[in-house]
Amino acid sequence: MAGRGRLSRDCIVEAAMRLLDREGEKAFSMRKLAADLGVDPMALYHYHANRGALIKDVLQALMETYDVPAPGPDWREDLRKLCNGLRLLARRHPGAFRVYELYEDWIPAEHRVQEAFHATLQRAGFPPQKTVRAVRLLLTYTEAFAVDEITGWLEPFDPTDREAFARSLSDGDFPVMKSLIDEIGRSDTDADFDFGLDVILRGLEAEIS
Amino acid sequence: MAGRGRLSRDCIVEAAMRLLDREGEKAFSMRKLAADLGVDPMALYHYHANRGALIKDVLQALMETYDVPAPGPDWREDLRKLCNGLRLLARRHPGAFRVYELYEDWIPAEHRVQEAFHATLQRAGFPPQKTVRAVRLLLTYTEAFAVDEITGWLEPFDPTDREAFARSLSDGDFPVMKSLIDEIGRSDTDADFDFGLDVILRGLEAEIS
DNA sequence: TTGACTTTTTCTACGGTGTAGAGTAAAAGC
DNA sequence: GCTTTTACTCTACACCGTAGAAAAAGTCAA
Repeated sequence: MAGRGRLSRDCIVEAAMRLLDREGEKAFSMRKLAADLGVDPMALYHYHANRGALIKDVLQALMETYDVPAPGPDWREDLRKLCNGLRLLARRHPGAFRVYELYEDWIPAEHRVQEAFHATLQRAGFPPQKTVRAVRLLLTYTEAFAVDEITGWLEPFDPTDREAFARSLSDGDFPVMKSLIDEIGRSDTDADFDFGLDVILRGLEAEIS
Repeated sequence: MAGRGRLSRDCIVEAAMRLLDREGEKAFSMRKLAADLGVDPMALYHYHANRGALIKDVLQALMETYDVPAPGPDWREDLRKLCNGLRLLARRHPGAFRVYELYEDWIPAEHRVQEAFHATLQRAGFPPQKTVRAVRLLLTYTEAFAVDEITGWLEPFDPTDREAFARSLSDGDFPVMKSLIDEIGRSDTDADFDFGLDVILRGLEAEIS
């Protein structure tokens, strides 16, 4: 466990992903990662120039685990698979996925995902501009939904939450939400996501028919 | 400029919002805020228990500046106004809006916005569950799009970016994106947003017809 | 005016962060 | 063996949020 040669780019990246997923992005730090690896913090800097470079490698590794589904006969079904693949990724690596969403630069491996989206829409017969716009729409929705999911935003209310929410509604004048409170508190994330995706797909169909 | 009584909850919140918008969330700190106000960092803690409480007040102030548009005869038009109001908010306070998106708790003032969305859909004739789901869809899309907008993700490529992007596409095998590169680089955020919103609205119409 | 009390602001200090730069130990090359 | 390169550690710095004590400034009663 001690001495030379126990570190490597890969094992650091893997440990970082685990730490990120286990404790969340806010709790991640170079020092904790080093502690997990039983190593001095500065040892990490032999493999990555700085925290940002390490994070980038983690995100690259994350996106490489996305496996692009094979295209089928129905482009709508293809898109559903592509989108749900992203949600799956988010659930498997919630910490890393959140960081991915905050990251303000290209991750090379994400091109794979985007290529699949663009190709699917192109095959479906969308013209160039609509292809690009539809991809943006689908990715925006799917990724934002996935973040809400892993953040716990979409968890059903437990009784305590429900009461707190009801109280905060009572402070103002929100009759509609008040009447919908049970519906707002309930939540079936798969069905909720599918609702939104179906709406979008139905709307998209009209663009090429 | 010195002495007692120069601070107040409001002036701290305003200064915090300015600092956030000017320098971005990453550069925000209690110490910089105190420096802006010409005051010892700890003075701020007389008005807010901690950084989190201050941020919450900033977000509350932010959401209070959203003015709910009056409902008109067409629910689709109402929704367009509601959504574009959020984009406007984001552009006016990019720093604060980003923090709002990251914030993992209810901001009382955001109920106002959500009430308006729910009410509009209810008026349009959506049943309870579809109302709630449609609101989630619209807010998810709009807020995520707004974040992309203020983050600069949607900026058109300048020549340097374009070349870097083209090069990163060449490293892998992305024929479709390569053929769409100009379309991807171009960007008219208003039109892009409207495309997505129209798709969603068209899809939603089918839910009540 | 003085003394007591309250409110507001400051000072000092602690444990956390990322990381620069020098130092050390182990492996590799000859 | 010795030298050079590589892998890792140590120390230190500037920044962060903030606890707790001190100090200053304002208020009010006597």
